[in-house]
Order: sequence, then structure tokens, then C-alpha cells
Amino acid sequence: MPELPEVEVTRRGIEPYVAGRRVERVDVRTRALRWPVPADFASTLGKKRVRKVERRGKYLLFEIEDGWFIVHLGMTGTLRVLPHTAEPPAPAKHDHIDWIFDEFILRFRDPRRFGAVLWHPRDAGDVLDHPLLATLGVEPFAPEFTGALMHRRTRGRKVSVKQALLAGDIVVGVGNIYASESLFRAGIRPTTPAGRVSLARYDLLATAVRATLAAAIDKGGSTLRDFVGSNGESGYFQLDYFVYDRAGLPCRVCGTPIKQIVQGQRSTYFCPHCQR
DNA sequence: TCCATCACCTGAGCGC
DNA sequence: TGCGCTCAGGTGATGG
Repeated sequence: MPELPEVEVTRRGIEPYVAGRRVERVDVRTRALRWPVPADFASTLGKKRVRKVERRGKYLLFEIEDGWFIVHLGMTGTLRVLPHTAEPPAPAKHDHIDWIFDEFILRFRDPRRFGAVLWHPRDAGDVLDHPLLATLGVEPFAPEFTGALMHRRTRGRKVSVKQALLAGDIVVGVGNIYASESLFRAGIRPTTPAGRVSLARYDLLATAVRATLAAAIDKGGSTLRDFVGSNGESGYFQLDYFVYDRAGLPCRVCGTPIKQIVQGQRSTYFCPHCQR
């Protein structure tokens, strides 16, 4: 389930292959993703050269001459680089799109089809003005992401601090796993109303979010069920979880059993002793 | 404006 | 072994 670290690991794995290379052909086998893949997607991209691959939140932005194609991995999406030989690997059931380059194939697989592949032409403005990107919060590694920002943006809000972190309108890229992990590192109980968390504790949380995401990127992301990086290898960050998916197991710090609750129809894990 | 809930989707895991 | 149920979760849409 790709969150920001998995998307960033994917971007880093893909960019050396695709940057500066020309898309020879695009095979769209499934248009019915979260939003329909544009009908003319293949013809629009054919013979175009990819300039670079950037990331905004959990969106991957592939810049070509006259626009960007945008990829969101959703819950189960992966982008893999495969060799383009005389007999390339046959697409499997959930392999929806191939970008075929001269020496390799970039293949999008997404069993649950929560992902998206979209097109944003340059004459429609900068890609960051795309409706899906324009309302996103700040990047967690940007200097604008501070405890003061979180503190200011949550005054008067009754929603829990965990749900405020997940919402994506303050800071992007923190999904369910890393929200639980970051709150543990900051010592903040996930159920605390966002509007009642002090500035000092938001400073801790901002530091914890950055540290958690950076550690996950270093380890190649997490591998829960479906995620593998662009080379098909698994990440290892799940071995370092303090609380996520550890209900009933002893806290790695104090030994108290980890609790699991549901917030906003999502599982939350926390240590009732370390997080107050 | 804020918040909760729903919908989308399929595979894994579990009980029977 | 096979069937049916529940759960997992990112995020836009909807309604209170």
C-alpha cells in the first residue's frame, strides 16, 4: 500500500531508466482505473521523450515535451521496469498499462484499480495547477512543514490529530501506517483532538514525520501485501514498525501491549503508556 | 467550513 | 476443498 516513501522509492528506481528516453509505444489494456485513462492516452504519448520524473505527495509526475502524465499508485499499484527483449514478459491479469521504450518496458500493475493514470497538457497550465494537485498540503521535507504550521492549521478543529495528519490538506504523503508510526515517535496519542495539541508537541510531530518517512525511504519502503519497488524487490521498513500491525504485542520501548482502535474506518495502533 | 460516511476494488485470511 | 464473509486502505464525493 504505497505511501510517500514507497512512491519516492519507485520514483528513484524509475527515473534513471526513463529520463531522456523516448516512449516508442503505449499499450493501454485497462482504461477503467479510479478515473478512466484518457481514450487518446496512447496516441498522445507515442514517440514523446520523458524529461524527468518528479513527485508531488503520492503522485508521480512524468514530464514530456507537451505536458505531463500523472500516475497515482492507489492502494496496490506498482510500476516495474522490465527488459524489452524479443519476447518480453507477457502481461498478467492486472498489468493495465505498458510504456514501451527501446530497451525496457515500464509496466503499471494495480489489482484493486484504486490507482490512476492521467494526462495534463502543458497548454492547460503547470501540472501543479491540476485539480488533484492544487489543493494538496505541503511536502513533509519542505522547510514550510513545521510544527507551527500544523499548530496554526488545526486551531479550533475537533477531529483527532491522527485524522488531521491523514487528511493531506496540511501535509501530504502520510498514510495510515506512517501516521501511527509518527505519532508514536512524537509520543502523542492518536485520539487527541487536533485543536488541543500544543505547539511544542506539534514541533515533535513534524520532526517525527520527517524522521519516519526518511527512515522508510532509506529501507526501500514497506512491503505490506502488495508493494514492491520498481526493480521488483521488497522494502524492509515494516521490520522497524513500532506500533503498526502490532496489536497486543509489547511496545518496543516500555513493554506495554500495543492497542488497536478504529478511527475514521481505519485501524490505528498506539502504545497507551508512551503516547499521552 | 468542518466532519463523518460512503463508494470504488480485489486478494488474503478465516471459519464453517 | 470450496464457499462466503470480513478486512485492508487512498481519496473524491456527498450530505448533515
